[in-house]
Amino acid sequence: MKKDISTEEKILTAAGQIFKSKGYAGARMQEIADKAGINKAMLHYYFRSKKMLFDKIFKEILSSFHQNIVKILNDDINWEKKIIVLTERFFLFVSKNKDIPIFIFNELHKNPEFFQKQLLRFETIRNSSFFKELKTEMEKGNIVKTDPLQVLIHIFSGMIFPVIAEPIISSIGDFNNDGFESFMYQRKEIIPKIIIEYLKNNGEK
Amino acid sequence: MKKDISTEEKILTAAGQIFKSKGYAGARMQEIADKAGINKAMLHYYFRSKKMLFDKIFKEILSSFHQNIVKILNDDINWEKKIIVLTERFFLFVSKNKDIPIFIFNELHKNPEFFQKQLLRFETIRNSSFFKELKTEMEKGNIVKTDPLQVLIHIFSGMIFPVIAEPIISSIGDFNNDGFESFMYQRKEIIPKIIIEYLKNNGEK
DNA sequence: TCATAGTTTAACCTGTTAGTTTAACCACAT
DNA sequence: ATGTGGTTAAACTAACAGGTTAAACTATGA
Repeated sequence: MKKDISTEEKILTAAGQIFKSKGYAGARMQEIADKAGINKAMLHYYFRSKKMLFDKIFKEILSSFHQNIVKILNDDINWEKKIIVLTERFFLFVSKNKDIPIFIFNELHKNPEFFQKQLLRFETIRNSSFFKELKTEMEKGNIVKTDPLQVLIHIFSGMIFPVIAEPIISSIGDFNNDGFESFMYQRKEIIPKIIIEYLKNNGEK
Repeated sequence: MKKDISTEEKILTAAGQIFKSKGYAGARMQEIADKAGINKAMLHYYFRSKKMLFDKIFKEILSSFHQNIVKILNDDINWEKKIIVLTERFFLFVSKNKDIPIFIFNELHKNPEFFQKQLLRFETIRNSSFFKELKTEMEKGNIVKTDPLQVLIHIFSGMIFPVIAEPIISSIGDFNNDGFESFMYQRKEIIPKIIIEYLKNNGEK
């Protein structure tokens, strides 16, 4: 109890980096220990097993990702502005955390049952003010009737997918680093425009 | 020389399945051997090492993915119809090969230098009739000026991302299997509509 | 000073993994 | 039958993984 948390903290930081870049199966306890600057036995002293250490980290990442989304979805601005802000925020988030999305999706793909154990309260997303406002506008006939989740996934996929697929996109576009960044910057402008135009295109056709 | 290729073929099929579902680090040579119905030593007899076996399979998957795209991009139909067809085809492809995209992106993420070795000719995508026609229409002022690659990535992300993120989307939407499928079916209709509307929305604003 | 709880270390243990070797096997030509 | 080349299964090996142990160290309070 007297010890400052630095050792535990160092382990979590190091383990987070290793797991995110190599995945569960590719990560080595020794490598995590080395990166944390401690002995391998310490990992087991603090977290008992590789699985437990991983679960703790994965749970934290998943939960912060979830909270992040919910917070934005409940911002007190109108739906149109919120689509723009959502895109902007996701752009910032994935730019700073490029390896988190692929890490989450990959581990979830290999271990789908992990999700049931998590009990993340996803109804907070369905019940967010963003979803509610969209539904209200749809009922009023102001915007196209569609599943609000489709709208959210437009934003997710529009901004998260390119980061996951960066090596391929950069190859197709023959980009260097700057090229890809400006591609993403363009995207940040286009995505909300596309979605909003689509939703507003009601009376036509 | 007398032997038919069935053994090699069986190995490749089995290894493909295991690698795709577990990734390189998670795959076990013994498991591949079992699935192929042969002895572990045979894997080494035919492919020398795990790395070589993996490289061969990864190369094949990447290449077939690439060829698949190029073929569709050069279909002899106009751009508008092509967006619809592209979306449809990607929908079918990812539905039948749900674990290929995440596998490719994940392994590429862990081993980015693999790409340089591949020398896939991505200019065939930039030079496809789809890209050319979009550029022509943009110059004529018939559609909004934008990078054709952005349009392609709209389709990719719109259809591929949801498959990668299926567990999360199903949780948010509280879907069972059918629920997710009908979500994707809706999506297949929405995505081309959104893109085409956006491109045609030229004079306004 | 001594006792104690918490922390750290090095050495060790055990199971698993990729990769190797050996010997048996089988069809077939001589 | 016998030898031969290609093919297979099984046992083996060395390295490495995760995990354990026991002893040493450190700070603190009695």
